[in-house]
Amino acid sequence: MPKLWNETIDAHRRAVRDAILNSTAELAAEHGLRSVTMSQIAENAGIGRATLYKYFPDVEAILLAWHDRQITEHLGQLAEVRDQTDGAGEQLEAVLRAFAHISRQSRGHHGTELSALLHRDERVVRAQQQLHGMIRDLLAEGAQTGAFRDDIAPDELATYCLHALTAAAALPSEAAADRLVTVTLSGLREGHLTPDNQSSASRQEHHGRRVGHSGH
Amino acid sequence: MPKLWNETIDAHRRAVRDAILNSTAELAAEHGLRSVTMSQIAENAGIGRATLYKYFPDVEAILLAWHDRQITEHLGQLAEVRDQTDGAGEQLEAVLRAFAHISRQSRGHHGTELSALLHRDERVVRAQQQLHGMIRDLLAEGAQTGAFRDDIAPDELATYCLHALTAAAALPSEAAADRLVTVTLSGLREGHLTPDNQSSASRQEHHGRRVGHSGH
DNA sequence: TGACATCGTAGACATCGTGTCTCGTAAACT
DNA sequence: AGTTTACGAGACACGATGTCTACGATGTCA
Repeated sequence: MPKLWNETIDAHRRAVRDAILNSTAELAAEHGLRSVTMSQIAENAGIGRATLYKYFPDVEAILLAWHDRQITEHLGQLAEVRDQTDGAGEQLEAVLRAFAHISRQSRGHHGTELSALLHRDERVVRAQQQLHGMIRDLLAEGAQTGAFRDDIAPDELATYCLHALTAAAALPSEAAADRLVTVTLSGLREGHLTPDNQSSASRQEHHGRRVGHSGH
Repeated sequence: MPKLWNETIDAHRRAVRDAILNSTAELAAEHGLRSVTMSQIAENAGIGRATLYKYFPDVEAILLAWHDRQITEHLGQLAEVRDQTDGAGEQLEAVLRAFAHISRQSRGHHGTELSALLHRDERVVRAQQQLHGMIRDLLAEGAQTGAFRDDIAPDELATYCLHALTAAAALPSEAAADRLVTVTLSGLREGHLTPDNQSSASRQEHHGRRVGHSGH
């Protein structure tokens, strides 16, 4: 396993870096954040301990780098989803739905909150603001066309959206996550039940009242 | 400072225990979770290191105990708020509003998410379920009287509520937190704009459209 | 009041993770 | 082929850990 020399030398470094990040995430998920150690990471990644120090100065930095990778990845996915849709309202719904599903898949590490507490880093804040900005802009645009409420600043509504949808991580099924998006979108339309808003929320699969799991 | 001997011996132990928890929370908030050490805690709490080991086996346990204390405290406050109100709809709104304000005050440690990642402990899950259960029951009761939507299980709606309101921690003002509660409640009433629902959400202070801060 | 249990403290101890360094080896670049 | 770059192993001092002992101070009970 220690032999993962690939093509160019630069590609190799990236491969090792990724292996480090993956190993760290694995260990953190397995034994908790506080117990992750440089020695463990090195061993798990199949590299020497001294080598590890040539990539990262400490565990903190590795966790930050891992978080950065997650955020960048997700931001790219969400931007792609947005650009493949037309109309602010539709775009927002598509993005929020994608975000909910990402939150669900990322059960456990809670991308944001994690490093925010781990060590409030400026980069983390800025990364989160990118996502926040994307949602905010869509909300502002949608408010002008009447798709969303305009009695509350898009800024605050974006915060509401992102937090509400992290609930997806605690939900048991994809269908439940979809319903969560519906509920969240409801909060964005108070007093704006326009005739054509059946396009999104109401086009849900029809369930005979009271769906979803009741126990944990 | 090392002399905090009070009344009975049992009261003393509780005082020391609290001092330990407070010191730990302080250190964690200051230098991040991973850097908190038993030595630091002992010094900060004004007790000997060996003494600390007679209260808690490791940092992990202290953080868990601290989390337990927070949850219990907040649960009590919320139950009190609930019992001082009448009617499921009003009760829910009161509890959610209180929860939003607690979340705001607890900026930083994110009661739940914290230990959930720190080390997923069964006690943490159960504590959170108590709060979840309180909200769920109020939602179920309110759904019967028509105050809330009944097309989605109260269980899922409760998850939505709790996550959405943690957004309060990121909001800049109490007024913004109030608006957040309004938006969140909107999500619970989709398709249920009964004639008398002006009692809660609509009795907000009247702001001339577009309120709240736009920058962070 | 005196005997005793309990608590806190300081110090010692082996163990482990850390961060840094050197040296020898092997692969990639030019 | 010669140079650059990366890796691994071992060594090192240092700090944190978890445990233990001995000793002083305090609360409890006869």
